[in-house]
Amino acid sequence: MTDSLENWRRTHYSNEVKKELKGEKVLLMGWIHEMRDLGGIIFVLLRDRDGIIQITVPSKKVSPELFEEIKKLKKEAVIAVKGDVQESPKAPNGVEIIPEEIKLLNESELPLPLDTTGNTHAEIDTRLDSRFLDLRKFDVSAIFKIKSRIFHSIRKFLNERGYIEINTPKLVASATEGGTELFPITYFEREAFLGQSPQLYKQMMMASGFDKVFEIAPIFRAEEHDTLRHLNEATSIDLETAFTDHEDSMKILEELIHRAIQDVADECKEELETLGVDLKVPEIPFPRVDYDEVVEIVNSKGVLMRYGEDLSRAAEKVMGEVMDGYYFITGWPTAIKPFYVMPGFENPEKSCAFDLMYRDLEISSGAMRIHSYDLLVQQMKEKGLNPASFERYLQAFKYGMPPHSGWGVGAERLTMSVIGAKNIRETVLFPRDRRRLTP
RNA sequence: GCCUUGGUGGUGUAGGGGCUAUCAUGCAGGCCUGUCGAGCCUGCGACUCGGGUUCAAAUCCCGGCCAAGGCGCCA
Repeated sequence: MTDSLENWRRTHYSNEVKKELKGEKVLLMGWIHEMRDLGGIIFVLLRDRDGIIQITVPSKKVSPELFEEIKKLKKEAVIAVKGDVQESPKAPNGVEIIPEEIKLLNESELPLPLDTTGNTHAEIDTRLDSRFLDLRKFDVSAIFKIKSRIFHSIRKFLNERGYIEINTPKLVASATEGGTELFPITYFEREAFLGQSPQLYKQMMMASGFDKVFEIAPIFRAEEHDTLRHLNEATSIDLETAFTDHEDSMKILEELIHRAIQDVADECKEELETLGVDLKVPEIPFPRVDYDEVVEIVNSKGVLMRYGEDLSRAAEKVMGEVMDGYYFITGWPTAIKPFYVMPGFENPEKSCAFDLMYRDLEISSGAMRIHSYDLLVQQMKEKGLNPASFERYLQAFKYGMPPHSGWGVGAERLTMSVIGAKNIRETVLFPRDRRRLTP
């Protein structure tokens, strides 16, 4: 038998109940984290989003009916409690609630699929199967509070800089961009695909005169990768700016990362402490390493890397050991970058593309883009793509496309770099990977 | 997709041809008025699936499924 909510509403979160409130009545709502029944006195640990507070139930201070009602409560049941705040040096955090009235709002089945107190270790697979329970643990929810703060900080920063937040379609017709595999879907009587990147759309927006745009949205990649740093559905923070080159784009990127981490350091102290993370705000500008230097460094450490190759995993690891923190790799060969990347003005073999790395992890890649219609078509042909299938995109380059540059940041990888996560799945509520499609 | 390792109560594990299958946590019941990883007593609960070898398979072999880690792939 459960009670109805009626006119009961929460007055405080558990972490708002401080000594200064002693003697006051409060109404708290949450889950039963633990029950410690000592016979004549019961301690109920009530957990809500922001913390845990002790409800102390001495048999001599509450009615026998209430005492019996509380005695019967079980782990993870949802309750509401009205009571008095009492200061007590014996209570955790020095405060506890002496209950006056209680509502059992819902029960929980037992045993639980995983231990919400975190005393018994559970593997990631088990945790993700029951993710909502996993998220009841503070060391898990802290990650998402931090991720939320990162997004908030980025939106605030870009608004201050005059950027317009846009939304581009995730249902797309073309599979002809080349490169990554796309997820095919049925679009009425036609075939369509899930978008791998807003790249072409945000470039088209440069021809709209919006000048500065960004988008935070999912991207889908149908690669069969099965690693700790890949997802098949990820969140991309994409930005594009007209009348700028790649140097401008690197500058705003490092400023944005700096600001986001500063904000996390300032606003998420508790979460960082819960995670045991000693967050250092990186200094800007970030170091720039030319691709040519990368090849030298990697080879000097005994890992073979030929000029003109992308970084192998082993090469990334070498760079991760040599470079601490965030750094850019610049001067990429035009040959291994996408068709829309601007070749260098002095040496067209070297492009205006850059990657932002955090140790051995690629966080972002960006570039100055080609704004000349003829050059773009030429680059497409050189990469083996058919310009005809890009008609709607190419059209935007015919009627006054300004020079522009931009980048895309993997939000989950950025979060990993901030909290020091080893598995990207830790940074997504419900990850989609090679095997997992539920929950 | 490839390589390696693994799959034992709800969770996390020990064991590794014949065991009553180990331990912790959990769950159920009981005792206990200051717990905070509460404590104590009693009980409950498991060998991934299919085939093979063998007198005998949770254990060895083959295959499937699932997972962990690594790599490849990732304009």
